[in-house]
Amino acid sequence: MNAYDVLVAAVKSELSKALSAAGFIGYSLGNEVTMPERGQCDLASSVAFKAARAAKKTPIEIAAQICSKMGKVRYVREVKAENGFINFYLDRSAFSAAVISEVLAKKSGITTSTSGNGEKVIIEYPSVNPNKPWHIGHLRNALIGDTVSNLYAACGYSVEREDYIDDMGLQVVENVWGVMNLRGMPAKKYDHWLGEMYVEVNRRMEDKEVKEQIGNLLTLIEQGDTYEAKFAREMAEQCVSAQRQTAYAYGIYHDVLIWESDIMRSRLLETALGKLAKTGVLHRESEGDYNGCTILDLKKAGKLPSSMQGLKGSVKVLVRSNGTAVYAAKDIAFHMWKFGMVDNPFRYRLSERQPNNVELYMTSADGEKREYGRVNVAVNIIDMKQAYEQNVVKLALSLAGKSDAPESMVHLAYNVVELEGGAFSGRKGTWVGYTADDLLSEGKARAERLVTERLKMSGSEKEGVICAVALAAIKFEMLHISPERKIVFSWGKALTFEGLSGPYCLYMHARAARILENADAAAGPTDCSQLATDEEFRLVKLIAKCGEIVEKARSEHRSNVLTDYAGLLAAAFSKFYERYSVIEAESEELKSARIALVQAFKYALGGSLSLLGIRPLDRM
RNA sequence: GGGCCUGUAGCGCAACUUGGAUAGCGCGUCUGGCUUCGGACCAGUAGGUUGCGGGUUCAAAUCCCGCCAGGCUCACCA
Repeated sequence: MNAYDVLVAAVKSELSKALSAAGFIGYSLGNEVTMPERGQCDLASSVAFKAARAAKKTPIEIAAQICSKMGKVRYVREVKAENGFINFYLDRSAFSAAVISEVLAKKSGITTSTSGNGEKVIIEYPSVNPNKPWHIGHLRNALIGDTVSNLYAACGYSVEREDYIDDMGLQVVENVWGVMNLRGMPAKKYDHWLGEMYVEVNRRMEDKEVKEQIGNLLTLIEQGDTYEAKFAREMAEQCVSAQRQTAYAYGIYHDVLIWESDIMRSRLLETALGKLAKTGVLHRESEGDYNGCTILDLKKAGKLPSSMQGLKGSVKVLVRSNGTAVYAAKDIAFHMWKFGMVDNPFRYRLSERQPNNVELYMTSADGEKREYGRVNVAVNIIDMKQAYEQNVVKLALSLAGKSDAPESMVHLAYNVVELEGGAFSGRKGTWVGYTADDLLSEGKARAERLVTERLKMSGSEKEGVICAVALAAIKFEMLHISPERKIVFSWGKALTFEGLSGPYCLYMHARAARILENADAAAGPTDCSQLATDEEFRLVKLIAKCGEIVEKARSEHRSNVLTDYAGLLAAAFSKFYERYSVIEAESEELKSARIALVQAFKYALGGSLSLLGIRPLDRM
């Protein structure tokens, strides 16, 4: 427990006693004690309003009554009843000293919370089809996935970062036809080259003969052991390899890639459907609209969640009449694997060692056995359009015996990134000029102009700063918007360098770094009782809340909780910075106390930015 | 038709899951501030019937009901 947790727990406990002493029994204080963002006090409780109702007295009377029964609480200087609220005023020097010394000792503002208890969680992102480059919508997915993974790891979970590669869909097959029949050698980055070819193939599909050839190709590829299937896998691997260059440029990494062709090859699908069949909800139709199909009979599934009601005929086809499986069926099988409901049938081989020095493995026809999956929690970063499919999977898992599937399988549904003209189309190629690679080059170009006019730096250091600033701008912008909200893309919005933005946070971090550099004082024994001003204490309170914020962002799967916090923290520092001097403080004691505060701030902001995938800078 | 998401200042967003004090923040507007630890900054100003209408409550942007507008979804596509 950190100082903040200790404080809140102590306040609740004392408040609880005071309530009993005043004759109020049975009031839960779950969310009744908060540290308000604004307002005069440091902690507040509104429990008197609830008690007043039962007692048929005014909240003002009750608050005063409770207040009079309050005993002494550590870090609390004064308790006052105001407007029916019970307000707590902290002993600034004691609380500041506790918070700052704690952060400096840990050398981290981030909680070492163990709420996860080493529980295993698998996080899936961004699962882009291996036939085109990432566009900015895919990037949103990847950035959310990276941050959510970081958050789980920070909260003590054991995290597996996984990417699903659908190398058997029609999209890939169309490209196989293109590579076999159209131009020869790739003239640019392979994923871009394939993506543009895909647009071309789609134009040619209006030709009946081409369409037929592609249909035949699909059949050959689905057979699994054909020349065409191997060709498709090789092409897809080359594309994934190019896409990973984009991922690395953005600092996105994974532990394992799961290939759909391996799900098929390993007969995981048959195992999974067999398991589902035992429940009696799986049905092979011999007449009607679904003659020859294997269906999931939702009428037999008991009461359906509201999100699953109103679909055609209460039936979900899992296996088509031609014997091939639909996407949802593969996903059901895959999730049975994730949760360890079936034996691990995969073999893996090393794909590469990533720039962050973590080995990346992928499923493969041959290779070694490795332990992935068998997790307690699975988080899927998937477009909200797929909510229905995700619910089908959840339902199937529940029916197959995973009764906690609705909780342990999390669909982190995010909304699309669109252009002003509308959604991206892979087929029409509206993504051209709006790939993740394009965004980063444009960001770097703009950052370079800014950096060049501000400070003199040498080649490689300058390059590093330009890249970091561009990434900070892009990531902060994408992550500060609630996932369920649509983003309409514009260059200006995506690449903001001013106001509450990624670069603003970096800038405050760099300012703090420069103070510490100039202060040259090794932080000796520090008397934080010197820190009493509003600006200083506001910073202390924000630093204190860091752990709570990280836990909240994780449990709600909302990256914007973290960006908001980082922004508030940076702004609070800026105000402190404007108003007070550290190096030229009025006394040596004050100076060393402020140095400690700046150092604690730097840890808290740097830690928050790192969780957002933004590398903090000491100079920029 | 069923389901999901969105609607908050000129623009972009936060707060809604867990009701609480004067609905915050950024951009833009207007007015100021560098002899200063880095101005990618700060201080101040103007701008709101939180889509509409009911209800619950001491208290509603938040919860409930009914509308309106926009988007998505309900495939033998993935």
